[in-house]
Amino acid sequence: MDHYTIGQLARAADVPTSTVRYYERRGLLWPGSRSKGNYRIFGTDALKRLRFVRSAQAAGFTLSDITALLDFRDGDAAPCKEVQDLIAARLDNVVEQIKHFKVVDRMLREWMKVCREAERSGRCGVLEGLQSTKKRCSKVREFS
Amino acid sequence: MDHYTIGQLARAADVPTSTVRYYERRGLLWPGSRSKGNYRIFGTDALKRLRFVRSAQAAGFTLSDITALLDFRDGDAAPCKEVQDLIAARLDNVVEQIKHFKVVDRMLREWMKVCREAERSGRCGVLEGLQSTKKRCSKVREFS
DNA sequence: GGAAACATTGAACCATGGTTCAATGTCGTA
DNA sequence: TACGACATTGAACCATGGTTCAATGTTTCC
Repeated sequence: MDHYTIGQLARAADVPTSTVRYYERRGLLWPGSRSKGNYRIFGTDALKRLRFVRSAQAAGFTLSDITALLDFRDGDAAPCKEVQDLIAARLDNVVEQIKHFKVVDRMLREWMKVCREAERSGRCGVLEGLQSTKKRCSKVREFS
Repeated sequence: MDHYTIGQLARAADVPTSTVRYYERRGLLWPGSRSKGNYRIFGTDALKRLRFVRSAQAAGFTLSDITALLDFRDGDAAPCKEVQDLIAARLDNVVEQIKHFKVVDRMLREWMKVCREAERSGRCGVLEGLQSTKKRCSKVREFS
């Protein structure tokens, strides 16, 4: 199979057709041609692009970033610097997120503990617990 | 200081006043009273709630979850089960996110490597690189 | 040939978490 | 008492990443 209608493309990438059209509106993707009846005809390149978009989204790139990445590729220059900058920025963010989530993980476990302790004494210590946890877990405030 | 105008409250919690009003619209927060001139007057309880909201947001709870948490607290029952369920759900998600981000981290480093290698050979290997990386990093697809 | 499945378009709508605006009113300080 | 800073309201707007709709046209398969 080397060409696809929108539905076939969508199924091949496990994406709703509405999303494919949306991506086309955003300029991430285009059909190579149209059928006699004006149906979009996509090539395998479009499938590659679509899969790339989904992978990059999974990596946390915004559609604007992804547009930039694909535009770089489409140009004849090879702006590796720009691409690497985007990847590096994403990587920094991911590293930060991991740190953040680790703090949150500890915080939630602490909240859980406080909640369970309060439970035994008949009170519900949620808000109180959160307040007292705040000191130990204050790092969480450094992150949005 | 045991009561605040909206601006004072906002500054105390480092939040825009517009956000405080938004939270009030969402039912997360209310002024204890109004001044003669109809200004909101918040007590320290409101400051606590506001800080709780921000902490909980930092932990990834949605405003709906936070509303639920605060409503639980406001009721006279102590529905520790429900609270613990919310926290547990959040915790599961955080654990999953950490896993996900670790995969993404590896993926991005791989992309970076591919990009640098392609650079040396004069090509820009972004999309190609991403495609070939896909196999090794396919786990990333399991996460939205 | 006709029904079912699939596709077309533009426009409107959705959720989330807010921000901005305009027109008006109030407070504190000099 | 006047000025600037601060507050009020409802409504509209924003970004992100889509989904849904209605009215219509095309393909495919029996």
